[in-house]
Amino acid sequence: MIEATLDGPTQTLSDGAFERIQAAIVKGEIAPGTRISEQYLSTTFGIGRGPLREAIRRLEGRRLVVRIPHAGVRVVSLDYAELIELYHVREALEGMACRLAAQNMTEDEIAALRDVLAMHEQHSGLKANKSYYQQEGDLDIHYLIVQGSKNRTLSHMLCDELYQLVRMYRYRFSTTPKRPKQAFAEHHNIIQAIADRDGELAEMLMRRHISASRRNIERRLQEQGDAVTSQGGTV
Amino acid sequence: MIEATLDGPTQTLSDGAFERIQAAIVKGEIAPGTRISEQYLSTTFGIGRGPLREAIRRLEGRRLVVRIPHAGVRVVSLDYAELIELYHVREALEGMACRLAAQNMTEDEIAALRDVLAMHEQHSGLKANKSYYQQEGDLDIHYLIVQGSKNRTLSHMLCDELYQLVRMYRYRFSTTPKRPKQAFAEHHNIIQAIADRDGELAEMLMRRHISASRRNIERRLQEQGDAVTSQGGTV
DNA sequence: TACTTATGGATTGTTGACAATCGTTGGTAG
DNA sequence: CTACCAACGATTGTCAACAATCCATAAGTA
Repeated sequence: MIEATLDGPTQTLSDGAFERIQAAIVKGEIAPGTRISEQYLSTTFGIGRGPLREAIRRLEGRRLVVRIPHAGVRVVSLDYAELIELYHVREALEGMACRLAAQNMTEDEIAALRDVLAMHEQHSGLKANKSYYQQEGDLDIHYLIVQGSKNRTLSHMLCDELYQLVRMYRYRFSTTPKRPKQAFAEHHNIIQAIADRDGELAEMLMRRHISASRRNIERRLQEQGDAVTSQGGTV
Repeated sequence: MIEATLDGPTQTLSDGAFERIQAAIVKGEIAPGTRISEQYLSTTFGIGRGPLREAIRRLEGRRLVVRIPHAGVRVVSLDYAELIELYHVREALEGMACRLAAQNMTEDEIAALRDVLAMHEQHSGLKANKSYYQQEGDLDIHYLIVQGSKNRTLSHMLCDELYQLVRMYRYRFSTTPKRPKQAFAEHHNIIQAIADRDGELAEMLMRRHISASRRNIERRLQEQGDAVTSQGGTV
């Protein structure tokens, strides 16, 4: 299930394991709620338990795994409420990021932002509903904006911590009918506000954008039951 | 410098060391920028390097230490810009916390909030300018509000991650003349807005409160030079 | 004198073995 | 048949020794 390749010039075994496991969790290769034994990971990666445990402690810090002393660690499993919580935090953080981006992005960076949006428009035109809003590509714009805020603390909290959790549960709420087109329009307006250096407006638009996204998920989850989590086995 | 007592029924040595070192850093017992050797901590605490390294990896995740592979870890040392960054993030996060608190706090919790404020008023009356705004006590109100948001993700990011860094650098900008009285009034209005269940207003007031606090620091740092950091020795 | 290059020391990275703890299974008494 | 208790197995927590890496010092050469 997990490839055993700690590829390339990975600084230290612990760092390599950290990245590898994180990727596996975020991609869903290890289902939420599954218990992961040190033995298993140790033999899978072919490294000792020492570096492995260090990696796990870092994952614990990022809330990707939950640890119970003397009883092992499980991949985190968010319930409905916690998933919604994530979007409230995103709203606050990305709103601020947008405000700062309008203030701090260079013209070149804004141009790059427009390019990505145009690319998404084409891509979205081809595949209609699907794949634009949910796939890696979607977050690209958000990534660029956060990066443009020039606030490293903000970038870390968003890109390194929050987005991982968001991605974990992203694939489950694929496309609601016309949300992609909507989202595209919203992205367009946000970028325009940034280009106009109107931080206040940019923040407001971004907050509405994410708020809409949240309500969208709330609606869908209300319909199709509650089962967000899949408490599960051991690996 | 660091007491060697890992007190009480601490679940695991690693957890104990984590808390102990974190406290030492936040309190300033270990100056920012100092390099900390595993050997030193290991003998100081009387624990092996294994659990110690796990603790360090967690501290790394919280950005309290910075690690360079094969070269050791240093206590983080924020420069001027990064310190300001912290306050921008606080503004966004605590603003949202306030909005949610107005929505989710119970009447009892709001009453408790008022009690703390009243207590601060007395205390502030006695010692005039000093000690109210900078000491532990100040953050109490913020803590309670964040807690009242009932958003665990938010609480974690604020209380467990951000506040530690804020506290590290808090003592340096002791009291500016009449800021405490100002801060007290702001706290009062914020709590009133929460009691009125006016989330929008509560958020705005909190954002202005933190924004004012930030500008206050900016002003003082502009005056008294730039030296926020004290790149330093080894322990 | 200035620059490069070995070499020694110290520190971090990693491993495998040992100890402590927990969950479970099997047995026994009520 | 159920409930409680004890011993076993498995997994996590911890330690001490070994290997790899970096930094500083000092020697050697242009």
